[in-house]
This record gives sequence, structure tokens and C-alpha cells, in this order.
Amino acid sequence: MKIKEETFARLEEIMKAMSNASRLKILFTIFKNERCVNDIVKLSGISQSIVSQSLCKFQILGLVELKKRGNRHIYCIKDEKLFEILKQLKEYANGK
Amino acid sequence: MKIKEETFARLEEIMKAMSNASRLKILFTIFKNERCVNDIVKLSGISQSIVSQSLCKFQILGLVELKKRGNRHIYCIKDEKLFEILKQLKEYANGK
DNA sequence: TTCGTATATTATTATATTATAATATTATAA
DNA sequence: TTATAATATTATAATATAATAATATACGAA
Repeated sequence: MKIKEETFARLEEIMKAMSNASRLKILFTIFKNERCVNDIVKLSGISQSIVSQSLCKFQILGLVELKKRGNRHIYCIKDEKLFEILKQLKEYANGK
Repeated sequence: MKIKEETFARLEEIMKAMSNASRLKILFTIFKNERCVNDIVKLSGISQSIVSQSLCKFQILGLVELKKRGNRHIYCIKDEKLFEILKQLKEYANGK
């Protein structure tokens, strides 16, 4: 059960990124379908600035992936494992 | 994929509770074995005050369970689901 | 009772985070 | 070109968080 210091540091960053309702909403907006920023803004009800900033941080952290199509920036969850974790977290928080 | 506002609120609280290296260490110290506060302090290297405060918050949130034996307060992870999530998070952060 | 150990609580200060608003950039269309 | 839509960046002020130190409480043993 020995966990490396750097694993804790990474985990802290990941958890911090997900420790805010706006950012959680953004993540769950692209949970199943990839979407462009503007669609995320409309669907989530979060301001463009925050959506953009959040997605940028997610990408740097490696949580999401960005594809550019013309002037559209399309984001999706990067890793199947993260997808699974989000799913379980949702169920856990929901009390299922 | 409609998620209730209160689910986001609860998820935010849970994530916030886990978004700090000290608290993550404390959680992973009782990941497999229940332990008393003082053992958690020694094993984690985190100060008594922080360990106590953190465990108290975890308990209020329902993440851990407390049993009192004499003057010892023994904490453990409350839910099998949380155990699974922690396991997966650890692996994810570790890049496995 | 009094002592010692275990745990909890409180106050404080430094630091970090949040949302907002304003501005900048980039790409496409007219 | 110029205009417009999409996205990113920056600055900032209010608020929240984190760690520390100090104090308080609870329990069991002598």
C-alpha cells in the first residue's frame, strides 16, 4: 500500500480539477459525447470564460483531449479509465 | 445523462474533501485497514490537528466511519464503492 | 481525585481559488 | 480587406482554504 509522493501530487491535481460544481458540469457535459466549447457553454449554463479556462486546465492535466475543426475546438474525455471513474463517482454521489 | 443539481453539489463536496494531498494520504492510510487517529498521524506524517479535522469532515460527509474503543477513535472507509473509487483513482493517477 | 494519553476544537494568518468582466486571438464568411 | 463567430487570455476583487499553534475535552489508570 506504499504510494509514491508524486502519485499523491498528481491525484491532488486531478481532484482539485474536479472539486468544483462548474467544472464537474463541464466534464459531465462531454462525458459521453465530444463537444465544441460553445455547445458546452449552452448545455452547461456556465460562462464561456470559465468553460474555456476549465477545459484548458483539463487538457494540460491530460483529462480531456482537444481536436480542432476549423474554428471549433472540440473536447472529449481522454481516457476510458477516467470515464469509468466519473461514472462511479456520479453513482456514488447519487447514493446508488 | 441528466444529472441532478444536488448530485453535483454532493460530488463537489466529496471531491473537495479529496483535493488535498494531506487528506488523500489520510484516506489512503485507512484504505485497507481501520486505524486510530494516533496511528494515522504516525503513518501519514500529518499533524494531529489536521488528521483530526480531516477525519471529522470525512465522517460528516459520510466517507468514513468512526468506532470508539476506550479513548481510541478508530476510523475506516465507510463504503465499498468509495474503496473501489479510491483504488481506481490511485491507479489512474499512477498511470497504470 | 490527579495524571497522562488520545482526540477535538478554535483562532489566526498566509495563501489559493472563484467568478466576473474586459480584452485578445484565430478562423471563416461576406 | 472587414466583419463576425468561436475561443482564449488576463486582471482583479471577493471569498475560501490550509497549516499552525494553542487550548480544550474525554477517557482510563494509578
